[in-house]
Amino acid sequence: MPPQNETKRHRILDAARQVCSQNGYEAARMDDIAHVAGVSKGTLYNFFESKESLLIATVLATHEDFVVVLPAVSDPNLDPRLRLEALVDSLADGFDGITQHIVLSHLTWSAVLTSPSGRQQLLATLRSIYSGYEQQLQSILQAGIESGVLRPDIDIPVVIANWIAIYDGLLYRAGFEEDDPSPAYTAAGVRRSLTWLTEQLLVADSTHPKVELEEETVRP
Amino acid sequence: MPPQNETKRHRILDAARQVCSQNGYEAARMDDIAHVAGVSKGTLYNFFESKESLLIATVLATHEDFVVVLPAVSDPNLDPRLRLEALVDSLADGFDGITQHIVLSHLTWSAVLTSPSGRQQLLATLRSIYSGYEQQLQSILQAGIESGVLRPDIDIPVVIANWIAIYDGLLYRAGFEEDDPSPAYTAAGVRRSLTWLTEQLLVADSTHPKVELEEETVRP
Amino acid sequence: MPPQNETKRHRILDAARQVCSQNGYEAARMDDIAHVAGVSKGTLYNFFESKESLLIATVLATHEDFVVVLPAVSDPNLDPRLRLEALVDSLADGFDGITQHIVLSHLTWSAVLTSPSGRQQLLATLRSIYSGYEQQLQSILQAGIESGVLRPDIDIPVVIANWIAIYDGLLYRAGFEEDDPSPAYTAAGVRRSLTWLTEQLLVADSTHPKVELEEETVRP
Amino acid sequence: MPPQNETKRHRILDAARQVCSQNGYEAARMDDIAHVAGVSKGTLYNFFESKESLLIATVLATHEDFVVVLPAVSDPNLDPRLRLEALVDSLADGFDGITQHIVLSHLTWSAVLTSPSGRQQLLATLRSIYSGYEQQLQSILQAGIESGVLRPDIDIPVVIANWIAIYDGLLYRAGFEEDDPSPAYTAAGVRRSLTWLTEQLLVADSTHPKVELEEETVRP
DNA sequence: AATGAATGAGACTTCATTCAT
DNA sequence: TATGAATGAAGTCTCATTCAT
Repeated sequence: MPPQNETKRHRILDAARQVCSQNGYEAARMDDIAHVAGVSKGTLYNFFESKESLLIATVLATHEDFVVVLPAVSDPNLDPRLRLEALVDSLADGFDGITQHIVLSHLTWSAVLTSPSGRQQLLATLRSIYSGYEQQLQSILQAGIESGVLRPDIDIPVVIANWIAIYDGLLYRAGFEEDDPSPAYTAAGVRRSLTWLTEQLLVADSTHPKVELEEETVRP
Repeated sequence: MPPQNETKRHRILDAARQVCSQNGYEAARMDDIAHVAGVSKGTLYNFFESKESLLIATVLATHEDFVVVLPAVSDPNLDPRLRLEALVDSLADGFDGITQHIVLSHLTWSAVLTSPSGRQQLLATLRSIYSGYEQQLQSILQAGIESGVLRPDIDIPVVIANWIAIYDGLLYRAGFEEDDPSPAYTAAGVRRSLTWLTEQLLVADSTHPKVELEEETVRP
Repeated sequence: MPPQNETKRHRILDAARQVCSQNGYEAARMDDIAHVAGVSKGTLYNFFESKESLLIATVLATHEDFVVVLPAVSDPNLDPRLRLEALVDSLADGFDGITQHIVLSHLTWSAVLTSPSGRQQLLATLRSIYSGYEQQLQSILQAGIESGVLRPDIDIPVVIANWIAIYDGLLYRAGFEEDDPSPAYTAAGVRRSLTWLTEQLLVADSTHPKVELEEETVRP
Repeated sequence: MPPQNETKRHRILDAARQVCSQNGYEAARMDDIAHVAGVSKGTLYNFFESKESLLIATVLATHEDFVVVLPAVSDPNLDPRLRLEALVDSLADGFDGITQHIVLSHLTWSAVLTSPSGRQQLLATLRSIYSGYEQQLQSILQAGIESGVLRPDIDIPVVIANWIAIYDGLLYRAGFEEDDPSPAYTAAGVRRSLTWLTEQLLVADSTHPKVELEEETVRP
């Protein structure tokens, strides 16, 4: 497939994402997508078999776009606390496109409900994305416990589940608070929530040390 | 409005919920809803202005059905730890109708995206439901701190946000794990996750007491 | 099905026949058929599943319309020569709607080629119609031989096949001569051709008696 | 026009015939024809103005392919009975490609119905083909009567019309019996039917002589 | 108040034809 | 001259909504 085509395919996927974001999948008309992509309706069908398959491709591509991993997160030589911080940063920074996330979720469910084949494809992709996050967390927590930075009695599966649930939950909720978001459902809120979770994991030198600042001052 | 009509209205709303659950709002046909409700298509329009307004009414009614409050949770005279436990129980027990929750969420977004007027109504309802949970948590946490059962340095807004986010996040995720759910995304998982959260809030008599059993027996 | 509906169904079938006759099945638009039938497009689909099934129903109905049997043909008490004459008359008289026959044939093949299920239905109907003619001829010829009016050495299957083939062949050919038909491909031509065939079957009293007039005068 | 082009034109016509045979003219896509012909879609338009003109050219070419004349049939020095036999043989032998004949007929009507201009061209071609057969028969019958082999009272136009009608009618009918043809609608059936017709034309030496074998042996 | 046949706007999709390469 | 990606007109079919009964 020549690069020209790849570009055009991207244009179509972007257009589809954009148009679907307005009013959802069903309300998106192929005419509109073609118009936004700057191609004709027929060209849409040269790249995608049907509206449904265009939707699925759009959802898959969008999910992949949202997956960002900082090198710092996966570097096993770094202090686990720094790696957790980096992960928090990464997640908080990605929290900006809230609406897109929510619409994406809606589109995903449209696809899952509409297309039996799309369902398998999408669920597999989602599990793979989640699995990536879980493995990263697992590796950091394990390293943290072994290095004595994190409490040895941590119930790793529960902490992982909660970490991800907090992120998803805030994202989900943010969708409904879009018009006038409370501070909890913003990038800053994500940072605060996950930082709080991180604090619960640290070994209690003093009763409850703050991760962020004290670590520098403690070492004289 | 005679009870006969109220019954029929209910039948229609139930039918709408049921039909929408299959393939989403757009795929639900008024014919099908009428058929399932056991009325004619015309009757649908005697009760609801349009398909859109039927959707909104359905979503609102369903949301209200999901709101359950245990007396134990709101009783200010009980031990705050017991009240938190009761809340965990209530939430975990309600986790069974996962699919319905997810579909409800999808329908809600269909409505929000479809209807500019419905948007306000729905968001207001959702905020009010969330607000109820938040106030309950607030009251419990406050009472817990004042009574010395919970740690005095708790950042109440963050804990509330996380509590709700964990629940929503697990619910959200469970939707994608429906086919073969991992233990984290079941009623038991909810119980474990929220219990873990609760444990982080307790005053540390011993290093990390388990809430459930030790509290009654430890104090002589 | 109330009579009102039956009427409307007929109107639709007539409209379909009419519109298809102009330019064939593929060129016929559902919009046009609806317009000609005086109903809306949606109503078409209340009566027929698809354009294809409307076509098949149209072809079947038209075939049935063309089947005409005179009582005289099947009356076993009549002189077989009279019965053959009556059959010739019936076939010749039905030769008027030539164009319709040809277009019908074309439509039939459209249906046979297009729809695997329609194929079976149509071929079965055609066989049944042909079978009716064949049985009638068989009965007349048999009676004719037994009564000594027809030659005893007639090869009945061959004569039947030829009788029907002559009719079909003239019909087929007439379609291509429509603009300026030679006398052979008109009702009169059919009469002449089949009469000739009949003459070959008669017992040779004199060398080759004419069936039509002489039969009355021969019996003194 | 270099032979290369002529070859390519042939390939296209063959491909068109083949593709049209599957599902009729309307269902044949230019893409498919190009693919089967092994050329690009653009090339199709270098050889034919439009799909319609390609259809007409295809039908004309196919009709010409079907026209076969045996030298024996037209040789005026042969015994007219032998010439009739030869014609029967020729027609019966050509009866094998039944399906093709039927599809050809269907295509012809597609063309006639579709293209007002093609209509004249096609009908002219058909008349010319038929005319050739008619003249051959005319010449044979005339010779037969003059030489005393055939009955002097033959109504030549009627016999010609019937001869051709029998052939066309059997062909037409065979199309509908394709799945499970009765013996009447096969090459053998054609032979039997036309032989029967021939027998009716012979001068009655004995009451009803068989053409094939007896003619040579009976006369001492 | 209830019914459901009729309506027709609007969506998806196909495919003959064009034209830049 | 050959190619095949792009085009967009046109057709089928769906389904929310209406309204006569």
